[in-house]
Amino acid sequence: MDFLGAHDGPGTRPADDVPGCKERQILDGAASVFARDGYGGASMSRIAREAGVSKGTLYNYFSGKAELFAAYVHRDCSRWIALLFDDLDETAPPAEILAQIGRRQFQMLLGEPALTMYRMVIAEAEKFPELAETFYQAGPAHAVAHVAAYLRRATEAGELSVEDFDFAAEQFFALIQTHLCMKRRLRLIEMPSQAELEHVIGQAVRMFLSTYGVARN
Amino acid sequence: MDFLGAHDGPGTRPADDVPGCKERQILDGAASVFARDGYGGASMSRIAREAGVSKGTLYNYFSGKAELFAAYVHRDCSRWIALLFDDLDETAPPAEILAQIGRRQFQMLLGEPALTMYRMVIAEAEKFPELAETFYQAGPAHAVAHVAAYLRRATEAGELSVEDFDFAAEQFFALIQTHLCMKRRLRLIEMPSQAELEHVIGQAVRMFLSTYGVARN
Amino acid sequence: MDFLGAHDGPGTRPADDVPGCKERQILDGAASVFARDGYGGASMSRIAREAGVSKGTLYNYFSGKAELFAAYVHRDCSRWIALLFDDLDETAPPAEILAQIGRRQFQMLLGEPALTMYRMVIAEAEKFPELAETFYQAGPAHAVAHVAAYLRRATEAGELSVEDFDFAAEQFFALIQTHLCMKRRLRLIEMPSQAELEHVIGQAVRMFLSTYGVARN
Amino acid sequence: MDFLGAHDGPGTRPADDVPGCKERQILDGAASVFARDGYGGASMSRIAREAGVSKGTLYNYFSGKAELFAAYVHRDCSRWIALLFDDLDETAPPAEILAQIGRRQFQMLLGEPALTMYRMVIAEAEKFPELAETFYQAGPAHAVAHVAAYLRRATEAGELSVEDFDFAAEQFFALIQTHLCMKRRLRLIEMPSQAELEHVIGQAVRMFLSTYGVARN
DNA sequence: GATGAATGAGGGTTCATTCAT
DNA sequence: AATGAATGAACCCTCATTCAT
Repeated sequence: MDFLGAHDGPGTRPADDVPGCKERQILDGAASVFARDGYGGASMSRIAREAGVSKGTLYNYFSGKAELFAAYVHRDCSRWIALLFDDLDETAPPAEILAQIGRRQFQMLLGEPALTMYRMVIAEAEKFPELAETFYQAGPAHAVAHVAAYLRRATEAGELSVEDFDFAAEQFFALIQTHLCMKRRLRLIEMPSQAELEHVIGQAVRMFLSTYGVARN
Repeated sequence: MDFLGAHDGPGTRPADDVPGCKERQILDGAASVFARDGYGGASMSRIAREAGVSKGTLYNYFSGKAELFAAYVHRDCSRWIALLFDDLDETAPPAEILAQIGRRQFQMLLGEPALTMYRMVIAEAEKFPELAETFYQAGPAHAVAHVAAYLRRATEAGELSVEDFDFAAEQFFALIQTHLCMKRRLRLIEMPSQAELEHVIGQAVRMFLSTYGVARN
Repeated sequence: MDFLGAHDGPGTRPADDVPGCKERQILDGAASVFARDGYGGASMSRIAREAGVSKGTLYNYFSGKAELFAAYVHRDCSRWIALLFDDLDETAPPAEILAQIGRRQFQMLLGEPALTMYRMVIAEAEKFPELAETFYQAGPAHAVAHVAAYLRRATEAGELSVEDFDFAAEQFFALIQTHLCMKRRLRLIEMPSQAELEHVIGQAVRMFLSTYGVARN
Repeated sequence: MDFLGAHDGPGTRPADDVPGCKERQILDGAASVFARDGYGGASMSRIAREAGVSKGTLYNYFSGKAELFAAYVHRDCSRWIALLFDDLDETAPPAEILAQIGRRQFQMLLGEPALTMYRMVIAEAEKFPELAETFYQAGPAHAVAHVAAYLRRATEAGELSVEDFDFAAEQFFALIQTHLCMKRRLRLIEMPSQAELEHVIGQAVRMFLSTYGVARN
């Protein structure tokens, strides 16, 4: 298995379609079927149909359903993190930066891809422990590390007063994940309105700064 | 379907079972199989065997796998909430009460039954929307309502200064659900040590009170 | 697995057909398909069709293809031995008795059932060692034991002069299995004519007696 | 498999292969896979891998699996007979020569190559009748012809008294093939000890000579 | 009411064969 | 001549469900 490397499947072809297309095709098909039906509910036949390849081809690229599932999770886990921290304007005051981070986290957390992935790894954590680990590292752990790094910089700049950067970052993320998140994960609500999000974010920032902010005069 | 406490009427029978026994038997069997194998992975045969009844009997009591699953979720969702608030000593100061609530929530959240139910409901939320609702009401919503009620009483008693009781309660619960919870749900860790829990609880209470506490002099 | 016992499959039914019929039906279907296609070439679908049951029913009676194959071999191995020694007139002189035994062995050895079974167990001996053992015990070993017993009686009666009864019996059987047998096993010939058989038998008896006979004057 | 030490002919080539090599390569691969897995169990992929060529190349040289199998059997059947009669010292007395022939036949009959080929041809005799014929001619018929020729010479030399040379040769071979052979073919035993073999051979020679020997005085 | 034998569609997987490169 | 990616039929087996008893 070669999760993250760039091999193109069984030999690159300059053929009638984009090189390396088949593996992408398959993973795309797998993604849509797994996302819809879960691991157990997905059938290799459906994936093959969705991907527009034959069932046999699936097995030329992946040794079986489990490996295909793993490849799908590994590929898609790496996708949504980057956005969280691009172009963050660190000259702004902490309240604003934290709010910005909160906004982005909401976008990610509540978007279909992350919701789906969360559902899948939770459901299959027992069967695929290493996927749970991958998900955790690529998602929550990664995000916390970035925020912790910011908290350190801000503390060193005298803008915040944090001691345990990692824990404080976790706390900030926790404050974002109120029941809005829970309800969305349970598919009880659609994407909340911007106003609802801003309220949660505002309260999270307020509470966070009431503990970790520095006195302003 | 008769989710919550169906009974077959009064009157004991001399037979080897008690009235209403079959349904309980089936639900108990279903519980253990669904919990172990998930919805998709569970087979009606195994459930029948586990329950000690024939497959036919399953279909006499429940119209199919989906309904049996629903009945199981409905029944078991009602089980773990009560503990959260029994015997809470409300004469203690808020910090202590909140810590106590936090402790109990951890016990519930991280225990196998809740973890399992969470996993199942998340996994099947799309397929069984009404089960997600049941879970949400019986679990998170219920818990928040109780805490909100306490926050109201404490605020009215001048011990806290909360405005939006429900939202503050959600925030408190959120602060409890740091990555410890995430990791446990992903089966990446076993039950954390008491020390770890106390640390998370302590910090949650501290942050909560730094926002909602009243000055003590 | 219960190879030789008389259990009727999953519960005897007084139903619309003979009790215990399904298992027989399946084994008969299996016999004809295995005999035609071999173990590897036989498909459970074809067996089900041949037996007139559904594929699922096959698996209600036998846990899989291997067990079904084993059951078929075990059942059919026990069938052809009995004939070898029924109603043997032991008052006749050894030459005649041996010829009679030879005739019967030819009938069995060259008949379709034994040929088929021989082909199957040879083909699958590596995969199913216990079936090879079963075949050997039920067939060759059984036959030799009977002949050896006769040789002992005849020797004690002063009609023959054999020392190692088992070995001599093996030799007699060996003498029967000239290339006629080999060619039949290879499907190169149909059942040989009675004259051919008598010739082989006659020569076998002659050679056997030239070693183990007692002088007649 | 390379029984007899074939080599690629004279003349080294700078290239990685020699002319005509591919077909040999393929047949060698086919031999090892067919021998291990049987006809049905062998897969063209495995054969291609074992042979070190692509699957496509297989089909350039052989029109399909059946033909490849046939080619393999045809080629390998010719290999083991020669040894049977090389360097036979015909000046020795018949008893010794027959014993020597018996020894060599045992070595061949009970060796892996012949056992394997026997198994394969028996198993597929219905599907590949011409292979059975090939096997029979290359193996048993060939061997009998040689022994018959010897019996003729010995009879003409006055050392034996045989009338039907072919039939007598068959009888001699038959006497060698006691249950030792049967058990070995059924994989019930490993190669027997030399002592066991000598016993069978000795008794075979003794019985053979008691019929066909000439009185020595 | 309870049973469990019977069903047959569908599950994941393998493989002989083809054909564009 | 050689390749190996692609195919799709067929493989063994599972399972939710039905229904005669």
